[in-house]
Amino acid sequence: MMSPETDPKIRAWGLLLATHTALVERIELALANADLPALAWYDVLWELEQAPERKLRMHDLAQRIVLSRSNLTRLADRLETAGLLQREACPNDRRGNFLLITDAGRAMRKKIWPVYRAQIVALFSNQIDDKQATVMGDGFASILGALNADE
Amino acid sequence: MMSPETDPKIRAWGLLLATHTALVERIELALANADLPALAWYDVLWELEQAPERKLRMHDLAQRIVLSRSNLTRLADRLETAGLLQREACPNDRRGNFLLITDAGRAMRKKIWPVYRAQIVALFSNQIDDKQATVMGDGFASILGALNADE
DNA sequence: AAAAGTTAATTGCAATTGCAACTACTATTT
DNA sequence: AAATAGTAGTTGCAATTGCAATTAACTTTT
Repeated sequence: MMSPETDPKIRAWGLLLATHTALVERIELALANADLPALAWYDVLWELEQAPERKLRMHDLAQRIVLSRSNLTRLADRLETAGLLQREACPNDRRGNFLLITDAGRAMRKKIWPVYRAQIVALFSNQIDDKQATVMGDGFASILGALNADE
Repeated sequence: MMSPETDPKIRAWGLLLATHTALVERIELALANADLPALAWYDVLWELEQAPERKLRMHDLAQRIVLSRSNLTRLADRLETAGLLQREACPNDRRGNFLLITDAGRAMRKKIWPVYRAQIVALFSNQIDDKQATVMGDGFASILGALNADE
């Protein structure tokens, strides 16, 4: 499934890839079937909703959701067109823009979540126990920590 | 990072997404820097190399690597143009095509692997221990098993 | 064995993505 | 304070992707 080796870590990586692809495909399908926007939109809405003041600098958001800047420009365009967020000029730095989630944006996030959550539960949560989940979560957290540490 | 909840499983899912995106971005970068083709090409080459006779029906391959069929048609076009695989008519089913990895394809896979592997080790393997890896791997395997079971 | 239904692969087209400029501004150096 | 370097965001363009429709061949039903 991956390589000419049987290292448990290599195995885990290969299965991580396969799991990710398969679950994301299913989740996107469920969202589309419910006439809801894609996962990427949810991520943006969620980050903005979490942020202090419900707004974030674009480049800041781009980093959090690991998206290229150009990509975020256009993703933001779409969300803005849909009325789910607004651009707002940044007073300190005239190059910059904040993205600010609108009420419609918050409502949309709330509407997406149960559908998304149901998929996570059915496909992911129900197949593992809390202990496994914790081990996984901790492992991912170390990996992400190391990644952000070295640069 | 994900939702208004603190269930360890929901947390794990969110971290899985973040980890996946970040690592794939890094790996693709490393491959591009080494003038090597992308991960998707590796997957195709690997599956073909593993397969009995070193060939696979397209729709069979599409399922394994979770890729839409139309997508695979064009991915195969590119690999074929690059001389890494060949299409071969299927004797039983005249609709079908086998994809057959060429010697150049095998050589390319061998060339990609050390670069890919180095990234997996640095970014993933080095951050977790064998026990964690095994728990993760088993968890992913159950999830994938459940997915394939229900349909 | 003809008709209706499936499946394999491809294609056209629209949407998304990524990369490399480009513009506008801020920060640093001299 | 001028010159240089760096950063934020956008845009053009080419490559990739996904969806729906198409073609060709196989399978099941009647």
